[in-house]
Amino acid sequence: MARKTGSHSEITGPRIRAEASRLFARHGFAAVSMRQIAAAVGVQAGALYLYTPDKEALLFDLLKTHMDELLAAWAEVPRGTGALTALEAFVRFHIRHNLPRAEAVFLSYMELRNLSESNFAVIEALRRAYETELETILRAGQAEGVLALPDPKLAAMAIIAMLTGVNTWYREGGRLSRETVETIYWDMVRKAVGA
Amino acid sequence: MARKTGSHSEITGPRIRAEASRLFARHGFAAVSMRQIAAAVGVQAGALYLYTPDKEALLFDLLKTHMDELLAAWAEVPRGTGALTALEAFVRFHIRHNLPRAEAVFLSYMELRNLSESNFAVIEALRRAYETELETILRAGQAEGVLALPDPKLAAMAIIAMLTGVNTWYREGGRLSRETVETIYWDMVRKAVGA
DNA sequence: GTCTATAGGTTGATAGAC
DNA sequence: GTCTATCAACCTATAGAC
Repeated sequence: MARKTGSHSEITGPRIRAEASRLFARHGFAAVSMRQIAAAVGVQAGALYLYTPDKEALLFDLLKTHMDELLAAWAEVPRGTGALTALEAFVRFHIRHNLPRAEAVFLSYMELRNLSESNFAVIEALRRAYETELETILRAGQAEGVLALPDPKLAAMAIIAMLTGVNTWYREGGRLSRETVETIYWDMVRKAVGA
Repeated sequence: MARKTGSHSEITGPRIRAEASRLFARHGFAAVSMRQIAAAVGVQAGALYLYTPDKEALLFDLLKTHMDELLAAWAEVPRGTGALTALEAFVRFHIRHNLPRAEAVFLSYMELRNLSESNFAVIEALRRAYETELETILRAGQAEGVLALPDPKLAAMAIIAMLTGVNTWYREGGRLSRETVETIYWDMVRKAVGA
């Protein structure tokens, strides 16, 4: 297919999102200017506005895409028949999925406050849907009698916080492989919920 | 003691820190201007520079004070004789201490990236010292044979992440009292480390 | 699709009056 | 100890040329 000189819409769009994600995660949304993002991409600031109506929409797009991908990826994970296999699947999935997405995970926690009220509500609902996935597994485990926990909602929050925490210290090529980390965390979660 | 009219150094200093903490936590360090802080305190922007050499020093002061208070408060907690009572003391202390300090806890996580390299190193060292406190308890528990865990370092990171996560969802006057939350989390931690 | 130029406003920090 | 006034630099977003 012929392409006009200087026309790169299929490349520039994704590159803007990638550089914005990197810069927002490193310096914070408010600390990063549109000029900086443009410079990292290799265009002038004005060109960014062909791809996003404004700066906040760019952030929202990053967070929304991250949450959509998270929920879609989880929906495709095979989770066996019982609550226990489902719980193990969730624990391993959460670590495996989020570890290579440290920037987006960090943004989804830290930069929610820079969204408009309605955009915030969208992300918040998706986050809650994900938490409910785990809570449902825990309640099923209680009903099956294979789990013993004082409070499924708190257990869900505790487990997700614990698993997401891996992102803060894990370094590729460090002491432990991602596989080993998964197994160690699964061991702690399994015991914590009385399995 | 006589005091000149318009002289409020003993009041203005703390108020600047309080308002800065509140605004930084709500909107992010970079998103808050010195003028906004000054307006919240009820002075003009120029007056802030009597109390801090620059904006970053104000942030550093907040984080340093928070970490110093955390370590000092933990040093005074009675922790019984064995590793198990020490672990329970740590779990309850962490929740009890951090819950009324949500702003400072959030800042200490999120705004580290806005510190200079040397100021960052100071906070990082204090954070690591706190983590080591827990790790030491876990290793002692292993040695005593009262705990069974695959990796004390990972367990320490997992426990702290889990406990700090309480701050993200706990609301005063909600479904559960702080006391109940402490007990539920202690139950999960105790099981997770094989006690 | 990208550039240059620009409008209109805010920023951190300082100087000097009181 | 605080205020007012100010500087130079930077910001987001848009208009119009190519």
